[in-house]
Amino acid sequence: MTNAGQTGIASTYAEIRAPRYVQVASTLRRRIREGHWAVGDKIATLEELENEFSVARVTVRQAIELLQEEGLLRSHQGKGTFVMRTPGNDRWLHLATDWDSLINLISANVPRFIDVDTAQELQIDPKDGRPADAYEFFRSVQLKRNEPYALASVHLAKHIYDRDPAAFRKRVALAVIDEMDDLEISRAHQTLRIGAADVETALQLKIPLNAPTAEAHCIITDVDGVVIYSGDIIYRGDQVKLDIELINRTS
Amino acid sequence: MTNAGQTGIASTYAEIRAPRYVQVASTLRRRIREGHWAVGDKIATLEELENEFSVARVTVRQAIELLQEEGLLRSHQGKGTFVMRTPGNDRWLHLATDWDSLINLISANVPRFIDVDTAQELQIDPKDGRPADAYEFFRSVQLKRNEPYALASVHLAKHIYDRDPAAFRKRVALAVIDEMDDLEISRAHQTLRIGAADVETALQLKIPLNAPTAEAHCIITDVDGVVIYSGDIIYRGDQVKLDIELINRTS
DNA sequence: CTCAATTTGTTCGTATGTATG
DNA sequence: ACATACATACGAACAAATTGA
Repeated sequence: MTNAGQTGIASTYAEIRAPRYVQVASTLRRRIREGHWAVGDKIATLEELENEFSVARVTVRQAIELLQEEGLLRSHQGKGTFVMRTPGNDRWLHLATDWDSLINLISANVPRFIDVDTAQELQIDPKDGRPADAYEFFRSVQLKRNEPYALASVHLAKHIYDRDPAAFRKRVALAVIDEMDDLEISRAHQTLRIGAADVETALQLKIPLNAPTAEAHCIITDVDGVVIYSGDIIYRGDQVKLDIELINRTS
Repeated sequence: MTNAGQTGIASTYAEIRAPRYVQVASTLRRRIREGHWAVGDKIATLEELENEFSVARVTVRQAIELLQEEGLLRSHQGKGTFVMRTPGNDRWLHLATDWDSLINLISANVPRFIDVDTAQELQIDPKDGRPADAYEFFRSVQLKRNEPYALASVHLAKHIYDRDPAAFRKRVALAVIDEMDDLEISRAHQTLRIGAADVETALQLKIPLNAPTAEAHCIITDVDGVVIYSGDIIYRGDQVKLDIELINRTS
């Protein structure tokens, strides 16, 4: 309940390039998610919100209308505006920090492949390995409960792809690779960054433009130091959770 | 690359609440980042972009102006528009995935403590441990090169705090804990989620409202299963990077 | 029951931003 | 550069519903 912010939305508008009512809605949505206002609670009045964000009454109303359309809020004349439900997210996708759980996580996924006219260029950091002669490029949307949760752009070494093209066109590449028992992997490395959804990502994942995302970059090299797989996977930021054991002496 | 022919940006406007020139800019930014156009390349002409995105010439120009302000593009009358640099950030803060590197990362930090009027409530998931009798609550901004990069909200068990109040009021709590040789830690666990900066976070970290953030929740329990430390640390999303070794048979 | 305070709902005029052709 | 249209945003005033003294 500490609205200490004097500056409000107004001063940030230049940087964010999104309508103010969208920004206000975004902040209110967060407060609901974090339990600042619980379900059933009456949220701050229009006047309070006007002052806090330094916007006009109509702008606050537009933001609240947006959240009413999402079913998060409900306004009643003379009474106030109340929280109907949280922007539900108790269903986290636990990102993997080791190979087996990564495979376990994705092997059941059925990707929906997207047609691409021009392959994305592959840039390989020399410290990650040497490039293979040729690559196949795929792009796919990963679904869970019929909802998109990640957008994958994958470069797969052609000599690996040629071993079972049908499988690679139907299933998640990593799962197919994992099942190739004679294929020796020397290193599989993943880096995770945080980004914001661009237009295509936003559309494919059905999230707002500039919504936070987790961008995983996964590189797999064989015993000769050749990069056989390079994947950029963009996850919805609102569904991703990472568990890290720093110390565990309980077991 | 994208849905080149038919729809363009126009039909997506209703779905994505952002000005079209921002959307076009977002798509162009992505192409530069992904190497569709390399540094030094001439990008598509205004006419080509008009047609591809089905927007007016002026709208494409606005998008390009935005990217010129970011220093990604430069237009030359009669020649075309060229890529100056790629969007990425090269100053990453590598988040830790084990205790020693976590301590190593933060022990040199000098936190700037923030006065708080009301202590944040501490809720402990039973599976994480039992609560201590009492806690001290701190909030601080972590600085690097004199720039804020994280906002920490920490609950520290009072009986630990009382062992060296002066240290805990001056240094990073985890570093002080690490140096207490007689203190037995049974488990230190961290979960990482992705969020967006609310007004207070944005102000403290000097980032735009709703800019992406990494939210780390760190729990430390002693040998009796009592939670002695619970910290919520919000990092700037644009500076955080996580390295995960899935498989490494090279060493 | 009435009155006043509170709170959302509505409207007007104006200004600026966005987008087209 | 111009004419046009629509979206966004402001401030202010007023209307309508609700609540409690």
